[in-house]
Amino acid sequence: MEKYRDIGLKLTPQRLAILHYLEGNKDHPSAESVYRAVQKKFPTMSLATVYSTLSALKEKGSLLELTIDPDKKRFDPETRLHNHLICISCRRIVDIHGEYQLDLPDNANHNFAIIGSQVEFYGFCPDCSPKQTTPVKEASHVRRS
Amino acid sequence: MEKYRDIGLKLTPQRLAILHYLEGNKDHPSAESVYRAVQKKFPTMSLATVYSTLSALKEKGSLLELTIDPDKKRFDPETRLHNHLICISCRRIVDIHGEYQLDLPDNANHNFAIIGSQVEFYGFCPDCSPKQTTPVKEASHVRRS
DNA sequence: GTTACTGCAAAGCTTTTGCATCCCT
DNA sequence: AGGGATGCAAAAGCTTTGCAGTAAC
Repeated sequence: MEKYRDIGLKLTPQRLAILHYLEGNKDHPSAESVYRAVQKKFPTMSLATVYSTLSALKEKGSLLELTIDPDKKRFDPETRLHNHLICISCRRIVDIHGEYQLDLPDNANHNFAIIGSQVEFYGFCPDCSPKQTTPVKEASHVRRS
Repeated sequence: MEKYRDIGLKLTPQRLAILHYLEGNKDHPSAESVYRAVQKKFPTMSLATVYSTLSALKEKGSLLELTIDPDKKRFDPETRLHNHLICISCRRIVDIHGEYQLDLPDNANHNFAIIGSQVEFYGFCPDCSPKQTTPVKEASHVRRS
């Protein structure tokens, strides 16, 4: 937890609890999820404190804010560039660590200064058996359970 | 507008106004944007009607709900699979129509039944001169304005 | 004539803000 | 000590819902 002091954050017990919960967390939790988890060990914890801490961490570059869930923000302690696999039924989000070297053709960059890219794969997770929403071509071989 | 009757929606004047605004629209408008635009021609229009119409169109598969903007939902009348270029300063969203055939290694699909993928490119649009937030390597040659 | 849509208001969520108190450094 | 963090409550967006009146089919 040294590194958090180094980036200029006061290490309060509340923050340590949040940091501990986030450490290595692969659930891409929402603010509410962080709150519920941390509150168990720390009953006086306030939701506003969670938001303020998440915001501070984001500001310092130690946390990623994901815009993957239409209903709320999700957070990811893994700040290295990576991609996601999203269950369109239960909204489970899984990290994908394969790198995709995607280049935008020069004539398609619309004069943007491009900084990075992110890939989102959509599908049904093993717990959400594929309901035939849209006829899926080419995906049947991946189908499972 | 025939196709909308065909999918089982009543064609009210309000809906026609919304459909007309969305037709070919490349702005990826929010519900509020649709409301403001349509209200000009249709002062009695209610925001709830906009939400309900957008929701109905989404339901019918004639509209995509984008989860690209952290603050609100954006909508896209282009329902064919495509990718986006996003300005991290002004949140402008531009369509990218190049196809990327992205395959997830079999050992990385986490037993998901994958339906599709979407790529998001991030950067600064021409109107938002790159402010040095993060040192950007390799992007300077694209820089402009 | 039915059924579904509209518009208004109210409510529901997520997220932000103000402010007095507290506590890390 | 001082400045930032906490916690509570209130407020601010965005979105949904309930319902009476109305219009499309």
